[in-house]
Amino acid sequence: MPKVTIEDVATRARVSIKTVSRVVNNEPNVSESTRRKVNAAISTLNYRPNQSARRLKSQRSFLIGLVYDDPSAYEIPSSGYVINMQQGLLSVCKEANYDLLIHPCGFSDRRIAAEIKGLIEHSRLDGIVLAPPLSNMRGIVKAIENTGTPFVGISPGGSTLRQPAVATNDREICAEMTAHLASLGHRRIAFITGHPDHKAVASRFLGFQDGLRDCGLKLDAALVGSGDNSIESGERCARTLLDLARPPTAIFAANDDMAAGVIRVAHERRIRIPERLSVAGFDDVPLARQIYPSLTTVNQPLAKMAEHAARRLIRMLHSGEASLDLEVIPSALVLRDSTGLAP
Amino acid sequence: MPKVTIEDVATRARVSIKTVSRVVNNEPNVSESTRRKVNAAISTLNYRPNQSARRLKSQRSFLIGLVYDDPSAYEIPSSGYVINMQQGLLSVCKEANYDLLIHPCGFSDRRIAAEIKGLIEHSRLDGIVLAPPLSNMRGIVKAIENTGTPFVGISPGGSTLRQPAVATNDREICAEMTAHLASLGHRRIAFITGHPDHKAVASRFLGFQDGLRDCGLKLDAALVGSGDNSIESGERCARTLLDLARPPTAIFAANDDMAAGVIRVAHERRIRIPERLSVAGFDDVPLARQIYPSLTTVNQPLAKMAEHAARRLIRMLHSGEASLDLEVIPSALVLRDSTGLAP
DNA sequence: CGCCATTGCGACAACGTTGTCATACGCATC
DNA sequence: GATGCGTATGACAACGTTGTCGCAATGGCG
Repeated sequence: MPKVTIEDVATRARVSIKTVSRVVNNEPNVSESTRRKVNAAISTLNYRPNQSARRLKSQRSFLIGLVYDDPSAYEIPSSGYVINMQQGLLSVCKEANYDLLIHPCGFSDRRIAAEIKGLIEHSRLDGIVLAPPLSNMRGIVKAIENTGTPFVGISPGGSTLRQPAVATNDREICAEMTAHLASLGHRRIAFITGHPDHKAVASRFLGFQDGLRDCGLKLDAALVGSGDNSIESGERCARTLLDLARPPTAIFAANDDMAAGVIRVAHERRIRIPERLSVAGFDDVPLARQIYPSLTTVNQPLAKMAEHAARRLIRMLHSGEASLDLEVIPSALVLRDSTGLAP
Repeated sequence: MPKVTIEDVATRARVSIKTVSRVVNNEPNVSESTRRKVNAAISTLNYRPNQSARRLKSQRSFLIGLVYDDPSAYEIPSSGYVINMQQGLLSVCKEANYDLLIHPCGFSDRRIAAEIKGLIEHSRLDGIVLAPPLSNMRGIVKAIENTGTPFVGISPGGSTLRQPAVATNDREICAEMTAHLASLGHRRIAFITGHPDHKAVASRFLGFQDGLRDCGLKLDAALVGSGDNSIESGERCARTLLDLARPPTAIFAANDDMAAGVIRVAHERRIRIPERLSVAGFDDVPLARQIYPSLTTVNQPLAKMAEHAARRLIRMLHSGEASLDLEVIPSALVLRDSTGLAP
């Protein structure tokens, strides 16, 4: 296949290369008739602009980076997270003619900051989408800001850092889930908190407290377990909670993995779910549908958030200016079989 | 930040830009002393070659594409699959200075072929890594071959198509798993086959048959369920199998999701695992560790396979020629709690 | 009718590299 | 001491675009 250049198109359409360029880039001041001629030539020759050339000349890379923490560093379940975001980003990138570069990275602030700087310098990214939990780490955000590269954070729990970001109503939806449990008659509702570094997960606990308050229930410190997002921590907390003299009738875990841990312990102890114990999680990872009983949880619209983030980033790239506000895409309660009427 | 070019480095090192280029690209015929001078200049100026420029001039994109089927088309559990491959690829790309472009796509042969052609033309990929099951679809492979773009397939079950590929010992390991079940005393071992289009999954069934033969057991057609890789199909097959007058004492499913389905049914029917029924899966998806009881399964070294695929692709890109042989990376049996002595 | 603004288009330089070729030098060979 | 060859280096073109500028044609307005 001989590579066809802008020159070939120009010759065939009997115009200058500049005019072809104008048509390709949808620039104004081209008459409708020439535009048609050029487009005809383009499609018969199957012309594709050489990205490298346009990148070189226009000093833009048409590259967007997705930076996220290394999923293997955490727990593999979070992989679904990344895939969903990727899908959302890709769909937007495709239509806007950007390419997506993915960049998983370690977890220590300092190292990541250096890594990102290297990435930007090397690949000359036009913009960055920053995945959670990185989007809530001051050092990372600062590092990117220092490079002057436009970026948008995806930060479900909202962000304390001033940055353009897309969030979801984590806190509110947790209040809703709590209210839902209360509406099933539960009065002793336990909560298992997540990893303290994970800001997004922290806001879930706040939502739980909001929910209790809304329903006129009081927070019982004995009914709060502190987990770290892992299944094991879910199991540990579940054991402690179920060993209480007055155990909870419902347990709401800050993520699905910990909820899965609770369910495992229940299985071990032959505690029927949801008849004897209701369990709710958060994230709607694939696991949630797969375990028995299927898990009531919260579904975050990650792909959609990513889409919005990408669209917004691209808008920033074109307009040149950033809006710092927080866009919120609502999450949804997913009611499955692990929750039911209080015993 | 003022962008520093090869010119700046040349000026500072008091050499020509061509010499800098030579140093950067590790070309021969540069004296050790100049090389040091240039390298010094490079690091004090923090020079990064402009990728677009070198791509333009050298007519290479330094881009590798990862093409895989859209995970949402199948089932989300497969997302772990993709992430693992990505990690393997990225680690190699990084050290070889290539960038990775990911490209999920639909599932119909014809559409994908067109999509891939577009991708190659648009992004001018230097090479492609083709993920399963695409690596076993003749139309896709042919389409890529037609473009003349070098590619390496990742195809766990081996490949009937002549193509450079990295595989794993799917079949052998399934024989091993079967032998393991037999060694626990199981004589009535059932198998649940996977989606018929999924070549990799088909070879698992062959391995099962090998295993039976090796242990002197006969294949009982009544003990073969035909699933389609989904949890639901696993449940369906499990019901049929467990309804038999002489139900199996062990069920080996061609993937973890279906095995999870079996476990769900067992839970429903209060059939204790592994005391009354042993269950084995394949894939070692995150779920396998999370469900109760944790699932005995097979772990495919996907990241490692991807690494090898990438390394091989890059070697092909440099040498210009392709080796058609199939590289095999062994899988491992993962024994967990869902299998035990036959009742 | 003359003037200026607008529209449509092309010539040409420039982006930052790498490839090609020429050149200068040192050194062994005859 | 001329010849040839290998090594180290540089001058310059070229890659395929887009940006800048200039120029011609058109049209509205005084």
